[in-house]
Amino acid sequence: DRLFNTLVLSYARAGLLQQSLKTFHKMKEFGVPRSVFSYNTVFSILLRRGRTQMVSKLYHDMRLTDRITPDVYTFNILIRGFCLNSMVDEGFRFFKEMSRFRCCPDVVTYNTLVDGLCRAGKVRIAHNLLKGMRTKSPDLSPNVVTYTTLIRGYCEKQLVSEALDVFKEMGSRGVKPNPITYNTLIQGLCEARELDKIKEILQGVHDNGEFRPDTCTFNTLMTTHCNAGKLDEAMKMFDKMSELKVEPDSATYSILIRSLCQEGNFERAEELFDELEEKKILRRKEGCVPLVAGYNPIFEYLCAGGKTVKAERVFRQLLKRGTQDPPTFKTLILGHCKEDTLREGHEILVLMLRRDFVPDMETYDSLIEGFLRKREPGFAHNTLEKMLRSGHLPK
RNA sequence: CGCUUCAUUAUACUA
Repeated sequence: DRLFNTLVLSYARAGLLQQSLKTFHKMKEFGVPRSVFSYNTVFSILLRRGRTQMVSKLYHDMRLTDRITPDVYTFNILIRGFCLNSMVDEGFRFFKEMSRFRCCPDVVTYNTLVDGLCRAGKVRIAHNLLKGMRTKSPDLSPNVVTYTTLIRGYCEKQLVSEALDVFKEMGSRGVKPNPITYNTLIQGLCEARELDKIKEILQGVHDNGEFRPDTCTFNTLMTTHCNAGKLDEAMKMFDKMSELKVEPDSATYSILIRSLCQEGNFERAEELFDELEEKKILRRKEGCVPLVAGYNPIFEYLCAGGKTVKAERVFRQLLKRGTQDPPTFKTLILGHCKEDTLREGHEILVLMLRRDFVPDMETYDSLIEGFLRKREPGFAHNTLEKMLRSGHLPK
């Protein structure tokens, strides 16, 4: 059971959803009964991809076919999943259903609901829910996550002073803010253009050593500067990071590279891109999960300028850990076509198909035309067949 | 008991 769960999860994390589901369905064939764990795992995977209808179906299978009793985890996963897919009411339905299974909501349950309400823009209701938590039981007292969630809720509604009130309130109730709380607040203040307030707060916590700006803090501030067209300020912050020995991560580089590309400073962008590869930033486990799409501008520049090989090196690093983005595959494939390195392009096509992405007509056309031009009818034919399987009709 | 669940920063899509 455990082996299967790990497998199911790893496939999903690698972006191979079909493989992951296949594994889940094969459990029975191997004589391994599905457990709450396996259902929970698969629910969480599907909901992350927005497959709510499939989850509802499986939930029935779970109860009626396999006769498995859901646990708190199950409900937390379901509530979160439906809330995130803008079905907050459905989330509350599951919340009410918990009692039928003698299942007690925990802090995570409430936090999830608070989050769902905030994302739906119902901050006041969320705030009331938080107040209600205190009266229920000591185990259900709002914790740092609850408060941070609410702070973000207020910030998103541009209600900065309410956010600051919540921040003060948590302090007075003895809940210590953590780095995420500070970063949330800073993000909110950035959006409200209250940069002075940020300085004030950072100064205050710096003096008593409660919070040191981390990678995320810098990324937030650099993004704000970039969006305000102050790339030079952002670059200064980047220098300051190394001064303070705060490690940059993938987000740091994609922010700067992107802005440099937008300004047309491709040389500097490429330098940072090289640094990204040299420092093996993308191989590190710590830091954020790299976002492939964040590098699209530089990929486009490189692939248009005969440097597809360099782009592909980084792209392959990103494939291992990053979240996937179909258009990036296309950029690389077209780059290879342009450089007549068609087999490499074809390899990327295969990678794409393995991830269930559907290449578009233009992608197929360029490859097939390229193969014909280079007198490789075998490959051309092979690619054509893939195209038909993708549901494209040849012109 | 372990594997599954909650809050912060970077992309595009969508609006």
